[in-house]
Amino acid sequence: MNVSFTSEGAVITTEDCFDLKNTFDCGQCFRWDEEPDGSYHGIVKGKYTRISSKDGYIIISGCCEDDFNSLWKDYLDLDADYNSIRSEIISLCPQLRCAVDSIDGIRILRQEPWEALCSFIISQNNNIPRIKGIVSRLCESFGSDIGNAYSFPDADKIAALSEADLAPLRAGFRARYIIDAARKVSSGQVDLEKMHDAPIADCRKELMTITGVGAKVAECTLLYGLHRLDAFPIDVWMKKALSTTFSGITVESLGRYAGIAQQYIFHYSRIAAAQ
DNA sequence: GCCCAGGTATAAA
DNA sequence: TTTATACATGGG
Repeated sequence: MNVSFTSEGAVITTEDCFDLKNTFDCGQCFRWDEEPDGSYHGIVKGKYTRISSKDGYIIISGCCEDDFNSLWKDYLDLDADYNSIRSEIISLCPQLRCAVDSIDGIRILRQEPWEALCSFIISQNNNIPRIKGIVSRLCESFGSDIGNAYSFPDADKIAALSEADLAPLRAGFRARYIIDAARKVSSGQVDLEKMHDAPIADCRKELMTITGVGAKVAECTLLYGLHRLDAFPIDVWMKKALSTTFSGITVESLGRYAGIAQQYIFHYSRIAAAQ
């Protein structure tokens, strides 16, 4: 990865591919939107930003060196080499080559743990456009005004609300789940920060003490919110894919990059199902 | 209108 | 321990 800073912002080149659409539009995050010109704008840690792609360069608008080092490098996982990760997955499970090759340029973002937890609670039995709508209303209603957008409200703020207060979000049955998650996180009953390096089974178990958090939401929180690349979100699609197309593959056999492998498997399965 | 969304709680076998 | 259903809402 190479970066320089110009009047436009940070200009990045990566040896492994970075595809904006595959990264921001693959269902791992809900606060990035595509512009007609193919660029994306989003809000991360209370900062509104636009990222575009041109001639193999990735440009983070208005990003100075300090912003890059303190936020974007980690958020976009730019220190990782996805080419070598892909190779490792294929060498562990050769039959995954077709899945790995089916999509390029996905990066696993380092989202904030609480935002990921809350977003994936909202995601259950829901579709991406509506998830984005609910998250957006959550931020507009309870986040801080940062000028041209709103920050994601922290757990303490939501913990002090009642289920009725969340009615404007139109989150349906998920409203009480959001409140329960906020209260458990706010009180420390669920400690997200320690999940950066605690045994993954313990993390999963602790997350699942929250009402509305099952195996899928727990794993998504760990993968996308805590960058636990060994987390493996299982849903009906993955179960189906693992029992048919990729029979014989287990989470354990995928090792430390199970979570990324899961992205490739999921994408490949969707393509196959669409045909 | 109808179907269903990268699920989960709850109540039954 | 596994299997069926309801769940709020609205996008396509």
